[in-house]
Amino acid sequence: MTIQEKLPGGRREMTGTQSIRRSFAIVRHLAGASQEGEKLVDIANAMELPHPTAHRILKALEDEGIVERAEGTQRYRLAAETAWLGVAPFNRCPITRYASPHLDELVAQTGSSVLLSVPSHIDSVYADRRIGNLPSLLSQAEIGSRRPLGAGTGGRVMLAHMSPERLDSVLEQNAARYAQYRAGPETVRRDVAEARAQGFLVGNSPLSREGRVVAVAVRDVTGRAIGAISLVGPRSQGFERRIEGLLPQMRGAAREIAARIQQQRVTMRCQMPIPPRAAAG
Amino acid sequence: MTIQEKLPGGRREMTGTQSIRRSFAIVRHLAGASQEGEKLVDIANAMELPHPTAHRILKALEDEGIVERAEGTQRYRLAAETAWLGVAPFNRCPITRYASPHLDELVAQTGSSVLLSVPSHIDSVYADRRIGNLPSLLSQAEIGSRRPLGAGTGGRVMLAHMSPERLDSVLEQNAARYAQYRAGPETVRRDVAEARAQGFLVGNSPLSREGRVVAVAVRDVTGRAIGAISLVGPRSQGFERRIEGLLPQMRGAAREIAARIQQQRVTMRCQMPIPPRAAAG
DNA sequence: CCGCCGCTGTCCGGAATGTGGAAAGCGGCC
DNA sequence: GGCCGCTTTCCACATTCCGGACAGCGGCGG
Repeated sequence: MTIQEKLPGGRREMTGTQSIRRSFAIVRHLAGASQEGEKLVDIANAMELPHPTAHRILKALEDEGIVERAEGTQRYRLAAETAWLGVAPFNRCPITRYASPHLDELVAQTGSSVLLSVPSHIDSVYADRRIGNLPSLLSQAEIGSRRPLGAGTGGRVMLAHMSPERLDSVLEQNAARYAQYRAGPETVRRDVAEARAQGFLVGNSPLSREGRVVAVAVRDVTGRAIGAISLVGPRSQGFERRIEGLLPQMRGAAREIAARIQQQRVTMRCQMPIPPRAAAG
Repeated sequence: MTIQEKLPGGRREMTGTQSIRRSFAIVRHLAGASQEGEKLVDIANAMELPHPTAHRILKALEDEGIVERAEGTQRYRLAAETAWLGVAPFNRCPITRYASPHLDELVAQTGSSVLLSVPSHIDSVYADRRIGNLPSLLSQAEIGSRRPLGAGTGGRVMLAHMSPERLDSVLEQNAARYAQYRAGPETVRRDVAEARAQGFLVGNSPLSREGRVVAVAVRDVTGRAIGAISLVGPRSQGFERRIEGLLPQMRGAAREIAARIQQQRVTMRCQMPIPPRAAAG
């Protein structure tokens, strides 16, 4: 089976790096997977790769130290190495470090759960969190877990403060993935516009039916989103009414975090470049 | 030029993943490079790759979001993405988080600079630090910067509490690199033995001639090293005499950090697998 | 006990992918 | 203008990677 057959419009991009891209796609996939790791077959299926190919790549990743087998089982998961590779970049933009006290304060004063999200490639990652009075609302929001950027309220608020090119690119690439969050590119684009207009966004938690979410963006000096703070509360009149009052504090936290990052000696571009669209199918 | 010509003893390993390994070697290299990034040619030279090859790989890494061009220049450096990929593994072993207050305490009470190192592949990485009275001693120890595991005192202390296989593998692979730190595998092995025997190690700072270093290992529940705490002081009688007195506090800090990590719900293997030796030359 | 099943790991012929020498931009400096 | 250092593109070649087929392995049920 040749592949050259495809490429209808003669589009020919991202050539000569197939295996590298595949390996990073696997890393990204595992980054969002559960702590217990994933079986080879599941990874292969998720990546739409034949088992032997996935196996070969994972073996390479394993002895590069990027991936390890969860104890007892044969399941693959990311190893600590992955964290240490990111130490230097993290210290140029230590958003979790500076956000930490603000998250503490928010959960203490509101009782709602708090999430800190950051954009990674075309995903939104939970970088940190605090659990409030209703832990059930957060059941799926493990630290490090991922969703398509734009699926959740935090993601939409971040998209609202990204370059138009990046917004388009993300929406295009995530279009199919939105379905399982009962959304589509249009829904997302509408909320993004709203978030941009009012400076925050209220939405439903796609994780649990009863959750309601308020999110504001954390923006760097250029105005670009480098993260989002979300408060998660119950679907109740009480919470809905309090939202208005919560906003100033959330905005203040976002501003202070951004300011502290800005103070750092090395100014860094915290936002990502525009992810390239996938090859023509 | 065929490569098949080599392989004297018929050794044939790590096949079918050349480009993946190369790309991660580049990532590792950049992880240790300076904030300002590196030029294409320098990367290519360091990796012993032809420029076009390095270029192709870097381009792939760039639109995977792993690498970015430093603002203004064309230099390559790791992007924030790298940090977010590591969020989940980091939260299984958040050594910097738990170490932070202990580092504060150590620098406050001793006035010496403090370093937290972690093992990454065959390197030692500075995961965090506190600057004491003599900042000059730390000039080269940026957070995220790397040295061959075993080149410094912290690295030797970590090696002292790793599996014999891993020790051998690291020594073999780093043998050549030790030269520029005025050491060799034998020197390292001797210090490793000493560190294992006495539970700590005193050595010279390879970074600045005048520095003197005391290091203890942070060990997980199985006894394996997951990091090292180092105190850096001047080459003076005064500092030398105080070392004895500093040890209990350092040991205490190491134990408490390990204990807190242990308390976490998910027990994790913090140490790395044995890195494979390079292909036969 | 043996066959079945789901999964992991290995083999190997074939070709697409990755390679790297050569050369073309590109900007700065003398 | 010519030189120089660096980045980027090109393209023919063959090495690296691909993936179907199969072997191995442990658990389960008949």
